[in-house]
Amino acid sequence: MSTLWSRSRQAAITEVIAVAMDLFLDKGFEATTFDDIAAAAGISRRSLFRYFGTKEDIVLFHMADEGPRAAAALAARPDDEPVWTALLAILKQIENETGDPARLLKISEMMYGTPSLRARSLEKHLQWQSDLLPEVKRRLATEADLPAIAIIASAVACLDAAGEQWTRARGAIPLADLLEEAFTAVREAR
Amino acid sequence: MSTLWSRSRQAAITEVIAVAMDLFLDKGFEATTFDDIAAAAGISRRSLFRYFGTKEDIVLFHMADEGPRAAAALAARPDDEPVWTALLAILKQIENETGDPARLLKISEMMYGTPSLRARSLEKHLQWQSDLLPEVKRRLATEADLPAIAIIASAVACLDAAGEQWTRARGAIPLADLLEEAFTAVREAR
DNA sequence: GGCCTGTCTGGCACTAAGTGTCAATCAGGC
DNA sequence: GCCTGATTGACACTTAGTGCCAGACAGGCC
Repeated sequence: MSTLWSRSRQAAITEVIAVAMDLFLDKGFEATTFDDIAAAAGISRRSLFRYFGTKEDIVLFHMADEGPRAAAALAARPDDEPVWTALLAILKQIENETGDPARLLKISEMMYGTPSLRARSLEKHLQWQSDLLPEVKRRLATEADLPAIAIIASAVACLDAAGEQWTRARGAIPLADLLEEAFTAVREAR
Repeated sequence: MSTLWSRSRQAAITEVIAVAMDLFLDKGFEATTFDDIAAAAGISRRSLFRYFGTKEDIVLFHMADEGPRAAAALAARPDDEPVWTALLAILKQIENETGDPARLLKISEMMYGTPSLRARSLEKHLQWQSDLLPEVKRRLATEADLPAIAIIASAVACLDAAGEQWTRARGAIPLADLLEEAFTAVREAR
């Protein structure tokens, strides 16, 4: 638990991600190899594999802690707020990304345009099911897992659909609006 | 369009899938290599790659045409049936798998237990969004894509969640019941 | 029957992902 | 300054996946 070490490791990871992202956006995700990234980052291929097991992990690194963050945000919502409303609220909040919008758009285009990345992103969202499960069950006041999981999975599906539309619209429509539209459509579906 | 050839190719594919599945269920999916499958099927590795680009494709081969089939089934539902109800009906119908239940359960366990397989399965389900989009839009009487996509994505998410619970319960509860429970939970969520 | 043509096959070679091993190195505690 | 534990980079190896090419093979045509 060496704090200095953790900090320099963290710095190294951040640095590698920045370098790799530049390469991905420049040459394309699939066309960029681990060797390219390692060379550009000035570390050995083997060490790069120790930081990130796959290329997808580099792109999705920042998504790793979103599940627990979402769970915390959900627990912080008022107790009497209906689940679906609360989920919409926290997704709007979590996905309120910061940083250069143009770059974010290019990354999104890469994500939705690269099958392996898209798949990994779906997997990460899958993880949210277990992260959010306890709190959603509490709000539903039920013992059964399935209703809670179905609701979480649907909410995440809405997030994914809204994200794709946001990308298609080249960021012209705020994600929060699209999210609201998606949530409303599902809520009113019969 | 040589019919004789199509038939023998189809037979070869069916044969390879059967052989590969036995290996997967015996040794595990990840532990089985293309070389193993090619040897067991009596064809060259190179030819095997021509039939199936990836190991995942072998397992998910039968899922390939489910999207269009679902679209056709949806179009066949009564016009005045609400979308969510119609979607539930066709999913019950489509997923009414035939064959040895014990084997099906083992395959499901492999699917939900192998990340790369799970990811590919999610990708396949993603494809349903475009397959079902026209018919769902027609039923919603809307021009906008997002509401329809959100509803389809949620329905598929319910299918996935129900499938996972079915597997967890070792097939004890009929998938149709779980599907109904999931759809109801989402419909009633506020 | 023999030939032509297009397709399928298998073998070879190659790139790239991903993993195990091991010696060298580096940072911090004593 | 030395010891110890973790990190690193180099090497070797397996596996996925692809390009290329020569040979087999089936059907159509003369």
